[in-house]
Amino acid sequence: MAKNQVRVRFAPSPTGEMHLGNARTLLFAVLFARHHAGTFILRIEDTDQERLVKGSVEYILKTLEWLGVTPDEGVCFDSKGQVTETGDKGPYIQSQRRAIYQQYADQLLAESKAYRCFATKEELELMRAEQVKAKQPPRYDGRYRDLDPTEAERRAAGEPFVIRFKMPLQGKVTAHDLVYGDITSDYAEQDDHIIIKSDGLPTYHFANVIDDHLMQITHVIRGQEWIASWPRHLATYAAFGWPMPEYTHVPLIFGPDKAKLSKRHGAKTVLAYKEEGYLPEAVINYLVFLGWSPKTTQEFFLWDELVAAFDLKGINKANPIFDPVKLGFVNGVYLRQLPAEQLMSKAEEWLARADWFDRAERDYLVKAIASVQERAKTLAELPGLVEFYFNRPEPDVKLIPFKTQAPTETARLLELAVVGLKEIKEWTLIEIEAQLRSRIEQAACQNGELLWPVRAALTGREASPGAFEVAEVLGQTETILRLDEAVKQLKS
RNA sequence: GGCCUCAUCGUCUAACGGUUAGGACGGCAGAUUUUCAAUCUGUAAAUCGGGGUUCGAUUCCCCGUGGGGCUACCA
Repeated sequence: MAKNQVRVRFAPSPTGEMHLGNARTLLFAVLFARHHAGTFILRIEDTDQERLVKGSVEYILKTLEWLGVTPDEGVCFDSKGQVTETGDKGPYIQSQRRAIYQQYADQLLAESKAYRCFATKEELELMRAEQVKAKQPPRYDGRYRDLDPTEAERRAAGEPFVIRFKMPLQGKVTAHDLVYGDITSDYAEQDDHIIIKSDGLPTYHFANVIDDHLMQITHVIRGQEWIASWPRHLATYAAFGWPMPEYTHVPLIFGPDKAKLSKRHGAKTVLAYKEEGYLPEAVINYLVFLGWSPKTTQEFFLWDELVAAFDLKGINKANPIFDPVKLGFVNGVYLRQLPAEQLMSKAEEWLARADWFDRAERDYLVKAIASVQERAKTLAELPGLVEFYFNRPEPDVKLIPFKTQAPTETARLLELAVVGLKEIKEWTLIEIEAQLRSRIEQAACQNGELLWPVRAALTGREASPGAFEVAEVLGQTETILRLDEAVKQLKS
């Protein structure tokens, strides 16, 4: 492996959700790695045992899979779809790295760069309550910072404790962010945060730094919510004397109410969009433009084009708002581009749930889908759009007459249409249209007077593809049969 | 409250300090048309406010305002 190889990780917590915001961060990380022919690593940050949701790792992996992202290293699926790991810097699941964190915490303890704290949660809550009451910012007051280490060690044998990082008491740090530029913070603003919890597991602030270092991460791409705790991470690198990776904080995606996108904005997990019939290419194409711009007017990108075009410099600072309407538009564009055959196989999952699916003949289904293709915004809408091709509609005498047309007049025109359609030798779109148009001429009526009833009788719908097109797909026999039945109903 | 941070049409965004502030979604109007779409054309719509710097600020600086993030033994 080349020395300056780019190594980027995506490090979600297995809390059961993988929403669009996560996916966008993931995309930026993967795109960056691919652009630089680097390594993309998936690490699982499960240090919070309480928030752990069973099956989350599989869920995360399934989301990645749907998006077409395969980790080069770290947690992944094996050929049988079981969760496994690849790479020589593992384990890649933090709960399995306990001993590693402990070792580094011990080092800091020995160097007096960290210390044990015996304050209970209740004690700390009380402390904060008093601070707030006194109009002070709530923060750990360092009450165990100067406890004698031997005394601390003695108490540690019989008492629960946490390990806290000794933040510098004064001084400022300035660090460079590839998106936000230089950010300066004051160490005095930071309290001594916990690095090892009383359950022996590390907090994010500690585990993240240790792992990024050990896994030789070169570029950290993460959500903007981490900027505030960045000084802690910087101080940790400094305490160990480790080189720092490049940092890129990316803006957060907001919901319509301008708050961080979350569950309460609706079904926002990535896989929920899969269920609703969105194509991963469309979701990616939409998502990547949330907070990033290629600086050109190109709007639709193939994955490889995205990889080629992606540049961290194109990332914006402001937080974008998620717009489901535009996502729908993008998905529609992708759907329309697909050959009908492919559209059908992609929609199979939804189609198969329809009551008529088992008796649907393949070629017929393809033609039916082709006729409604440009009307669909999601795959899930497809079965509903083609349903009338398979289930013969009950003639609706309210719907079939054109505007205020009298039913008897409608019946007369439909009969005329049937006469014409029966004469057709070769059932093609051109023949059908020619035949019906000549009947319109014969009846000396407006197009709509004849064509609306035909279409309505054939489809039973307010909205559908055009009369000629529907007739063509239905075939001569079925078309005439449906028209005859409509006539019968109109006359009764 | 404290710290950090952000700010161009309703939304996503573009604009070496010099543009009639551009594009896309959505809106509206029109064309097409048997309906709904799709498509095409046109149109309304923005530099948060106030000070500077400058011959000239969307762009640089300061203040204000507004939004957001963090302020946990969560990430």
